[in-house]
Parts: sequence; C-alpha cells; structure tokens
Amino acid sequence: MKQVTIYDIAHEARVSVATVSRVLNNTAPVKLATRDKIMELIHKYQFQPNALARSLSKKETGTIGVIVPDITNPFFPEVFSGIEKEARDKGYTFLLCDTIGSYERESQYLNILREKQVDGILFMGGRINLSRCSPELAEEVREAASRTPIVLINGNLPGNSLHRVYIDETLGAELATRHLIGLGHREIAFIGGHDNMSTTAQKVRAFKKAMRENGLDIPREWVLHADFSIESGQLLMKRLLDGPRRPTAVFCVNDFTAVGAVKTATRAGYRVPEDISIIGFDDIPLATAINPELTTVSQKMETLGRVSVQVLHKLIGKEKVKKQTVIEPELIVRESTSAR
Amino acid sequence: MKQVTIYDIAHEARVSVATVSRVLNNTAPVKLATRDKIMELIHKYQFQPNALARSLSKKETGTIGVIVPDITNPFFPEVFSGIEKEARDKGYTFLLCDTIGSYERESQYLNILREKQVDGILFMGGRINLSRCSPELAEEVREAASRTPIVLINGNLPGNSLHRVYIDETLGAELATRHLIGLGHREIAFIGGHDNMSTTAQKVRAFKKAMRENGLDIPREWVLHADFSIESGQLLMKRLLDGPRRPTAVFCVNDFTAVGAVKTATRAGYRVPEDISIIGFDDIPLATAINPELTTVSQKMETLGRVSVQVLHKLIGKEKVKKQTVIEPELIVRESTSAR
DNA sequence: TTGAAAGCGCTAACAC
DNA sequence: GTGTTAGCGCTTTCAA
Repeated sequence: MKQVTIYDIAHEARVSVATVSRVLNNTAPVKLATRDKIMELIHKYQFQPNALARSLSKKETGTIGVIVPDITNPFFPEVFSGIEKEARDKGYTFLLCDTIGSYERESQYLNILREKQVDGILFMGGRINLSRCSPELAEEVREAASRTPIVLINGNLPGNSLHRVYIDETLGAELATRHLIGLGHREIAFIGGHDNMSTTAQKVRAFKKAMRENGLDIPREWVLHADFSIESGQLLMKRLLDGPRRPTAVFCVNDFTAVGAVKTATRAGYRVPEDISIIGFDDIPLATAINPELTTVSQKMETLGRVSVQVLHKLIGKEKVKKQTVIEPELIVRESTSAR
Repeated sequence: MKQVTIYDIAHEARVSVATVSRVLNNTAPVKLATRDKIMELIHKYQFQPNALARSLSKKETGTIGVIVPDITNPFFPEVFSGIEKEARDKGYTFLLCDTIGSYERESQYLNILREKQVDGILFMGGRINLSRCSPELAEEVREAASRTPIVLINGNLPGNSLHRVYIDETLGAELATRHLIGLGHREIAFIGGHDNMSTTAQKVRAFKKAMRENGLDIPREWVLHADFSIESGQLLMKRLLDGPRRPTAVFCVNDFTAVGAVKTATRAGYRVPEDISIIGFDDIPLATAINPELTTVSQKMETLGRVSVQVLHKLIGKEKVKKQTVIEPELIVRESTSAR
C-alpha cells in the first residue's frame, strides 16, 4: 500500500501542496470550502503527514532522548514516568536509551541521538554520578550540549557548566541521620554504594557531619561500601552483624540496600526496628512492599522527572533557565525505624 | 553553530556528495586516497549524517516503537531490557510509549509511531489483554499492522490475525496449581486480577481445571478479583482471612498481588508458608526482595522481550514468521510455599 | 487566499 | 571510481 502524501491530497483537491500544508498546520487562513474539501480527503485516505519530512524541513523533531543506566532499577521508571507526564502535552515523544552502565554506550547514544536530531537530552546515571569524571568523558557531554540542549538529572560534571536538576542529597542524608539520632540512636552505621560515586560520597559526608555535630563517633568499620543492590545490602548487613560491636541503627545508601539489610537482619533473628533500625533512601515502590515498611528519604522521582522536562523545554525554546534546580528531599517515616 | 552537511564535506574534499555518501555507508568502492581525505574531514568537523534525511530517503528509520501500559510496573522494564539487549546490535533504537492504561493513548501513540515512520511496533498491555476487545479498538490495531509490522506481546486480539509472542499462561497456572496440590493442599484460593482480562481468565480457567482433575472443589468465595496491585493483594487476602473458612494456600494472579497477600497474612499473625502458602506469577525482582522469598511462575520477561524482537525483526525484513510464538513458563520454588 | 518553487540533507540510479 | 541529478515528503518564503 503506497504511502499517500501531501501531493496526492493536493492533486485530488485541485489545490497546491502549500494549501494542504496550511490546513494541516493551520498556519494561515484557508477558505472554508477548500479546507473542508481537503479535510475530507485527509479522512478518506487516513492521511498522516510524514514526520521525518516535516522534521527535516522544520529542524525540530519533537523527540527527546532519555539516557538511563538501567531501566530495570525502579528508580528510573519512576523518573521516566514523571518525564512522560510532563512532556506529553508539550508534544514530545521519547527515545529511551539504556546504557546498562557502560560509558561507551553513553557515548554511542549521545551520537545516535544527535544523528536522530532529538530536540533535547535528559541524561541520568553513568559518568555524571562519578566523583571524578575523566576530562574526556566530561568533554564529550559538554560538546554534545553545545549542539543540543542537555539536562543532567541527579548528577554533575566537572566544571559545573551544564544545566542540571537534582535532589539535595546532603540535606536528605542530614534528614535521615538526624531522624535516627532523634530516636536516641548513637551507634549508627552507613552501608552501601560506591565510594567513587558522588551520590555515595555526598551522603557519607553529610552523615559524618551530622554525627559529629551531635558529638557522635563513627568507627571506621561502620562505613561499608559495595554497590547499590539488594545483595550488597545483605552482604554488608551481615558484616555489620558479625562484627565485634553492633550498631543500633543503619543508614543505607538507597532502598535496595536497605531491603537487603532488612532481609538479612530479619533472617538472623533480629527484629526490625525493635532490635535494629534501618533507613533507606529514594522511596521506590518497593519500600512499602516489604515488611516492615521502610522508613526512607524520598527523592521525589516524579517531581524530578517533571522539573527536568520543564527545564529542558525552556532550554529548547531558548529561554533563560538557571543552571541548577534543586529539589528538596523529604523524610518518610514508616516502620523500619523506632526509638532505641 | 551551523550543522555541517555532506555537501560541506564534499565541497572541501573536492568530490561529489555521492562519493561522500559512499564512504559513509561503504556502499561502493572508493579510491583510498579520496576516502582518506574524506575521512579526515569527517573527523575534523565531527560530521555526523542527519538520520532524518537518510531515513526519509531510505524509507527506514531503525527505530522501533514500544508500547507499554505502565513503565512503573517492574514487569515492563524487564521485558524492555530484553528487547534492548536483543535489538541493539541490530541497530535499533526505541521510542518508548507509556499509555498509562488508556486506550485513547494507545490510539494516539499508534498514530504518532506511524507518523514517525518507525520500522516496527511492539505492543504490550491495554486492549490486547482484554477478554473481549471491542471491534473498533481491534480494527485500529489491525489497520496499523497493515502498514507497519506489529507484534503483540503477551496479548491477543479477536481474529488472531496478528503476530504475537506470549507466555503459555495456562501451563503456568497448571504448574502453580499442581505445585500446591503436590504439597498436599486441598483448600486453595485464587486472588487478584480483573476478570475481564484474558490473563486473569486464562489462569482461573486452568486453575479450576487442575483442581477438578484432582477432585478438588473451589468455593465460590475463594476466587476473588480486584486488580493487579499490591493493595489488591492486601485487600483480597484480608477478605480471605476474614471468611468463615480459610484456605491453606493461595494462588495469586501476579507477584504484586502475592506480595500484598504475604504482607497482610504476616501482619495478621499468620506465618507464610507454615500457616498459609502463597504463590505468585511473573517472577519480578520484587519476588526475591521480600521475606519469605516468593514461590512463583517465571514469565521469563527477558526472553519474552528478546524473542519478540526476533520476530519483529524478521517481519521487518519481510521474512516469513509463524503467527504465534509460545514461551514456556517455569515454576520457581522458593520460600512462600510448603507442605500443608 | 492561493500557487510556484526553493530548500531541508541524504541516497541511489544512471552515465561516464 | 566518480559525478549528476532526481527523488524522499514536507515547510516556507515570495508573488500573485
């Protein structure tokens, strides 16, 4: 079935393609009679304009590239959902690029998105979460940003030159720590994450600071890293429980780790929170799925997604936007923490 | 910064655009010297061809539309991950369309994907999961499929005319039911799902059949529906526990429901599986996150995604493919079920 | 209000 | 091996 084009419509309506284009986009007044005629044919042939041709000529595609490190991690679908909700009415669609945490893939996708002429890019994960990103990797993104608008979500690059919207993780970590301290805990551990990633480093720094401000000490062996997985939470919690001294509360780098920690603690015969309090970070849906429900710090993923789109949209429209947009995290007290 | 085009390269290399195009796609031999010269310029200007122009002319975009009902439901990211893995080397990228369960959105996206000239569509959720899909909705998809290749994932439409790949849910439900019966359970309930959705109906049918074959009876009030959420699992489990008779095992329509059921049962003071066995369906990551780990039936989401891409890819290449591809589910025994 | 025609950037006959 | 040129399907001046 041959694709019907604007020419076919124009021909049959005995007008020029320009006129058809005008009714398609109502970009100029068209006499009612001819407009009706054209509309009729459009319906008759179920005509739909070829977006490629249109984009080629208009130099805008109405599509946004979304780069994520792992769509399987519930954090990202939540953000994506916010993105979707905010951007749909603005007429955008999304090229979803899962880099599975590979910097090389990130580079590839940056190129592909450029070739596909996306109007903008939302970048999450990977290199922008590194404490010290290599100059080459950073430059690559900056270069890309010089051609197409990019906003970094929950990340940054040396030089601070790019637009970004992020959660104040320092504040979040303070909230969490103070919550535990307020509950009477004095022996608090921190587990999970990679210490070469900024998200981990920031939390640890804020955690230590809050502890220090309250005159509390943290033994070296109570700050344990691995990664961000459930397994990592299990592993690290086990190490904590096997140690000579046992903390009364544990601050986990994210909810995954916290879930693992709860699992291990429970299985080892400890009651959460009676014997040990556990707090997570993110507030993914999983947090309320388990028993006990997780006390955590909400990253407001949906808001994060929405705001990112707002910023990107302005960037695309060449409006002025401030480089940084900070979103306030929120402490969500549920069942996995209690008074000492 | 003006976009550099194939013309700019050709001009500076003192060759024609055709030659540049040839080295870009190596679609014909080019003298080494001139090829080198061109390559040099390509690097010098960081030239990347405009995919819109290319697609417009070649009539293929290398992009696949993926329609999902809710990316926030872990089932779909898992499938998407499989899709990604399989399709990346084939050179595809993905337009992810979240319909948030609205048929209208499905229609809109079908149109958008057509306008954007995607090479193919992977359709999940919504209307294709209905027991009785309205003729209009079905026709719309069929119509779309007549223009661009579509494969339905885990769903169907009246007429069976479209290509689809799906899990054998009947077999899955049999596996689950037999597992419980084999454990000595005779009083088994089924909870969750919508009874106007084929995925629910199929499971219930297979469940009843397996029970009957073993001479087991199912009281009317032990087949309870609501939806597919955790909350629904909680609600329905509560109803079960509040009833005059209590089943010793519960077959849940999916893992979400099962997680809710476990939560409610545990909180009501019952031990899972000692007091009551609970089995889920899907095997999403959440299944191993909770305590006890969920016995379930794996939908092999990654395989589902991969195979769907294989089928779609062949369709796109105009190869013959059989209309139906069935994937065998697998019983995953973990901790939430035990002998009566 | 409408039409003619020049792009948009690339591919692919076809000719040399 | 390489160049010319006619598309691909739509938008957008510029004239009328």
